Amino acid sequence: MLQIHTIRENQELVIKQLAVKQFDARSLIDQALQIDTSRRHIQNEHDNLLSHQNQLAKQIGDLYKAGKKQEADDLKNKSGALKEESKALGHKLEELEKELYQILVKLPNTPSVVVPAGKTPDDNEVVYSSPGELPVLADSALPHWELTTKYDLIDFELGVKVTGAGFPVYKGKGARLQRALISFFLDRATASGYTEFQPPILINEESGFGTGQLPDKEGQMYHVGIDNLYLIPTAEVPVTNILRDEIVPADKLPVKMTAYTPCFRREAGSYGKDVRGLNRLHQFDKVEIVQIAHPDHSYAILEEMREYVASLLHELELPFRTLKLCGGDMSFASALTYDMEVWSAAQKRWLEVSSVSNFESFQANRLKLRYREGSSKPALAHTLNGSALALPRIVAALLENNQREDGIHLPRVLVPYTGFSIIN
RNA sequence: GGAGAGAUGGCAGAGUGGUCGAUUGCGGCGGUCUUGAAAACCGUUGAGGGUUAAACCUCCGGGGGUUCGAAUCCCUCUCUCUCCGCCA
Repeated sequence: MLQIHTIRENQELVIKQLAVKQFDARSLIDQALQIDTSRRHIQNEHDNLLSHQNQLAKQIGDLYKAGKKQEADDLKNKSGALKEESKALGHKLEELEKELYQILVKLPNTPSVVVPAGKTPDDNEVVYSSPGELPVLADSALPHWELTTKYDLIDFELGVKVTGAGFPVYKGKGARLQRALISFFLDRATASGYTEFQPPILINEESGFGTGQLPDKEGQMYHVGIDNLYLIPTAEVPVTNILRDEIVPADKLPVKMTAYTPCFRREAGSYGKDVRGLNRLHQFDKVEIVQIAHPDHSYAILEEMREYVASLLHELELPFRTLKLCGGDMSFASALTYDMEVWSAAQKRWLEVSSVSNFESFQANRLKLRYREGSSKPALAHTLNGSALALPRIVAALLENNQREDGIHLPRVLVPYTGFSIIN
């Protein structure tokens, strides 16, 4: 959520920036500023009334002590009238605040100045491609959903029986590969200075609100109605919320956190080739990295995170490219996002495996996540996160790209984790 | 699930109707002393709104009520702790 004072002070700039996200903000911002003006006006009136009442209350107390009952009773009547008036103003103030809030939550985050203009994924800017030609497989090459059956790694039908579509059952070497990747990713993250967390995978409403899943994306999360809890769609939610309502000393920044969790997404409305096999699931595993940063350093940190994720893909020997998302393809909350896409040689398409974003203070505003420089006033911190990495599509690419006559050859770095180098 | 107790500032912990935004201790920050540090002593130290800056207003788990006046009284919700029951 943008801060009203940012909008107040940079009205035209905000409108211009939001246009890059293909969002016409002018009328919303006009409304917001109008409400803000009357809000401040009424608040002032309200405060003066309350101040007056406070003074009267003190006088009444003093008069009683002095035994001047008659005078005190006179003032009581006066104060009673003021109370009616201030109550009405108080309600009006509440209404205005709600109205203002309803508008503010509709405004997306302003994109960074380096975000390319553009409307569709075709307008994203390729900022990196791993060296070498894209691998070309024999005509007999199989897509991963056939490989997983051939080598008995994943049973999609069994998942349907136990739970439903999109809940695969990993078996044998397939299960071991999952565990290996999780360990590998966590080891690399902790070696890079991230502190490992094991957060709850159910979150309450406040947390869902803090990172922006609620109220808008409520339908995307599984909801445990009886206790009013939500299954997390990403570790970003519980991990970022660790610092909700906190004021972090500036010298403790950046805070670097990582967590492995299963992720749950209802994915209502998905269909077709996008959901085949591991391409889109209701439950999947992911290691997430999160940083809470000083505003002066958040963009340098974003680059550091981008390079970190790239290093993982290099180690896994997967061909990939990095995209800087254009305004039209960015998420609501992000100020700058890099997507990493891995080449799936059998499907002959790019698969998104990571998304690394700087949210600037957009999330922090809702989270009330602040930092303090010395003894100065607290200010909103910047939040960043990225997948490092999501497993299913990595597994898909590993299986497809590395299939040979004699089986699937795993990249060397995984062997210590899997205990085997070939799946056959 | 049953019974009881509680929720106050970074932490601990006072405060049961009238300058209480809140005693005190610890912690933090600044200073004196010291070659330096520790100790001791002195000072300072919550957040939000509002203002050019002030004034001023709000906040003692959330919401509502009583009262001229509420951290203090009443209602309600949530959460935490203790004991019992159940249990990986």
